[in-house]
Parts: sequence; C-alpha cells; structure tokens
Amino acid sequence: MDSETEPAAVPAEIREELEQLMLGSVDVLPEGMLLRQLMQARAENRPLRVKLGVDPTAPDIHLGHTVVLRKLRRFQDFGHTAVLIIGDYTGKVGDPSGRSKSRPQLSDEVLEHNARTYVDQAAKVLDMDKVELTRNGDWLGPLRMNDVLKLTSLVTVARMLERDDFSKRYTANEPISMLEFMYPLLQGYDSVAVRADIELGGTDQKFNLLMGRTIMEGYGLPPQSIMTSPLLVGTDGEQKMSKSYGNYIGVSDEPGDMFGKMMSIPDELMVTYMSLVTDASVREVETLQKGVADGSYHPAQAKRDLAERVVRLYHGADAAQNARAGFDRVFKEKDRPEDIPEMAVPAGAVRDGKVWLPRLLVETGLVASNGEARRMIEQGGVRVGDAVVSDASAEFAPADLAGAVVQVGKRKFLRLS
RNA sequence: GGCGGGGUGCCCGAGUGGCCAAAGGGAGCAGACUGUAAAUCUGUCGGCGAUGCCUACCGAGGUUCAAAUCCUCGCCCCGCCA
Repeated sequence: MDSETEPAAVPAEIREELEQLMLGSVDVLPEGMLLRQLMQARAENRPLRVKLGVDPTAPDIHLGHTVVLRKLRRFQDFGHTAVLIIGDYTGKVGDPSGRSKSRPQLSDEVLEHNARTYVDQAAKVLDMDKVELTRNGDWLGPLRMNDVLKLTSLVTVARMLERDDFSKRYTANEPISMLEFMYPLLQGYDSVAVRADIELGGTDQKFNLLMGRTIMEGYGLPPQSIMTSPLLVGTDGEQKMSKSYGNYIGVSDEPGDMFGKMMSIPDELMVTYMSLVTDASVREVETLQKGVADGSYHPAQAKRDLAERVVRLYHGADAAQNARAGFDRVFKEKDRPEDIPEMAVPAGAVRDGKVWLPRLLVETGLVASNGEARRMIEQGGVRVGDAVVSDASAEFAPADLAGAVVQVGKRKFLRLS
C-alpha cells in the first residue's frame, strides 16, 4: 500500500478519528500508515495495539508526563487497546535519549516504588480497567546471551551513531557506554514482545521508536507505526517541564496550587497546553486559538478557563471552581483567601514577653530562615493584620497578635490564635 | 597501563595568594505595573536578634600574617594513546 489511498475511500468517521488522534503530534510515521491501520482495524473489527513504554525513573508525575498518556487515552476512547509497559528492566539501563551525560542507574527498590506511584498516577488519565499493563522485566530478564546477540546483530554501529544525541556526544569526545547502546534495542524488543501496532513517545524518542520497527522486522513481525508528541514546555515557558527545573505542575498538586501554576504559564503556551494536557477536541483548540488571536476571547479569561479545565481533570468540577474563585479573590481582588490555616503563636517565637517578627515567621514556617524573613520584611512583602511591616526589628505583644492574619508575599497566609 | 584536563553557591559558570560570602547568567523569592502566579521593570538571592560574627569553593593535612587560589596525600569525573 502507498500514500495514494484515495481520500474519497476514507469514511468520515475515520477521518475524524485520525484528526483527533493526531492532535498536537509531531511525527506520525511512516507517512499514511496510521490511516491505513485505522482502516484495516475497522475492516477486521479489531482494535489496534498501542504501546507506551515508561521507565519508572521519577517518583511523581507531572503534566509533562501526561502528554503521552493523554494521547494513549485518546486511542482508548476510540476503542483501541492501550498497552502500558512499565520499564522496570530498561529503567535499570537508563535511557540516554536527550541526555548529554549518562543517567545514573537506579536501585531496584526505587524503581519498584516509582513504578507503583506511576501506575497510581497514570490511572488519573487512563481507563485502567482496559489497560494491558505489563513490565518489560518479564521478558527482558530471561533473555539469554544468544538472544541478546541476535538482537545486537540487527543494528549497525553506524545506524546507532545516526542518532543525534549519540553523534553529538561521539564527536564531542564525550563518553557513550555500551550499556546505553543497548537501550534502543531493548525498547525495540518490547515492541516484539507485545506485538505493537503503534508506539507512542515524546519527540526525543523518535529514534528509539523507529528502532522498534527495525527490530520487529528482524523478528519477522510487521513493523509498528510511530507517533511522537512534543515535550511539554514548563511554566517558565522555556525549558521542558521537569521537576529539577522547578517548572512543573504535578498531577497530585492541590487544586489551588495547580490552578495558580496553570495561570503562570506564558500566554503563548495556552494553545499548546490545551491540545497536549487536556481532552479537548480539535475544534475546541481551534476555538481558543482563533478567539485569542482576533481578540474576542480575552487571554486572562482564556487562561482561567484553561486552568479550571485542567484542575477539573484531576480534582473534579467543584474543586476546580473553588480553585478559580480562590484565585480571583486573592489575585484579582487582592483579598485574603477564605480558608486561612490557623496556628497559635509558637512558644519559640516569644522572648521576654515579646514576639520578634522575623522569629515569628521562621517559627511558623512561613519562611525558611531568619535572613529570608528580614529580606521579605525589608522588601515590603510582609503584612501583619492590614498593615505592611517593613521594619525587621519589629516586635509585638503576644496579645496583639491573637486573631491577626500574617501574610508573606502574595500567597502565604496564616491566622494566629 | 601511560599522558593530559577537571571537581566553585539550587544550576551553569568566572575567579590562580589579600580588594571574595566569591563576577556574570539562569532558576527562585519580593516589590511595582497589569489582563493572570503572562509580559515588563526594580530589588534580592549561605547562616546568625547582625554596621559585626560563623560556616563555605570535592576530602584530609600543610606552607603563609593571609588560601577557592600554592604544596602533599586521597576520592571522584572526563579525554587521548595502548
């Protein structure tokens, strides 16, 4: 078959399905194959097997991780089979993709723990009842040297060095371990093991995904097609979302926090987020894009709607609405939030019958250190009651503090009792 | 095994004897402004009840009035050659 499939021969529903599935994708390869697969699946009345492999290297998952999960979910919603592979074995090897250095290898205990929390959190996106959940240690572990040699015989060194990050490291005289070379082969073998029709991944996975095709052919199987999704840019609008960059939104973040963090993404990222981290349809994404472009949909409004939508996916409609109301209250109306945590003046903050403000802030956990407290105060970021206190040597009588609200920065509030 | 390069604050990275709590950038935090925890601008960014003191430049010793900077011994990382 080739790309000359006549458009007229494609039923409208399949067109629609293809369009929804491709939303936000970068590469869908080989050209035209996904459409043929969808047609064939329909003709044979059999769901496609859609593979997603994840290495349990991070303990918490954030919206960046959900991009590809959402994509898998879309396939699920069209009745296809989601095959989720926990890379308990490959996690030990460490995927070198996109890395300038080798990854540290993780211990079994850490991997096990991460795998568990991963599945828990993935359940917030996928319909787990219908997921085929597997671990690649089940088939990679028992491989014998003969099997491994067969695997390595399928790929040349030159082919490996085609990969961008390998070739860069190679020409820059940076180390590449043989172990790292094994990684794409093992991932490819996963596709053989689960008989994948399609494999999903981030754009940084393109090489590995394509390698899966080579490996599958080497084992006499029809090669999978591949679909890559962009790496989600974090709240800073610059780097990919990652815990270590501190620009992430965790799927387990509290509603208020999640809402606020969503509001902190740059305006330009709204369309991207809409298509990658929500279940929005192609139509809805277009509406957002057009509305903001022609000025009929105010960006601040649009972002609130988007933020609420994301929070709703993880915490439900009520929590999302409350988060929105709380946000507007604090940031739009500059009012205090409705629920302010309450705490007694800690004994450690009192000395000689007086409460010294910096100490109070430290003892109540509002700031990390004495020095930070002074800084906050001097920069005008601290309020006691309604008044800004800018004197770092300020002292209060404990009785005067009862019932007072202490505010540090824009978002930290505490009521003293 | 031989030769060479390197380990600096949350990250990147300058600094080769005092002027170094350590340039510059990023992240973070605060303030102003606003349409939002967008953008932009400004400030801040080890600890200490604090015009000073303490702890810090991989680790342990040493030289010196004085060390991130010099010496010795370790540990770790990287490259080249074999």
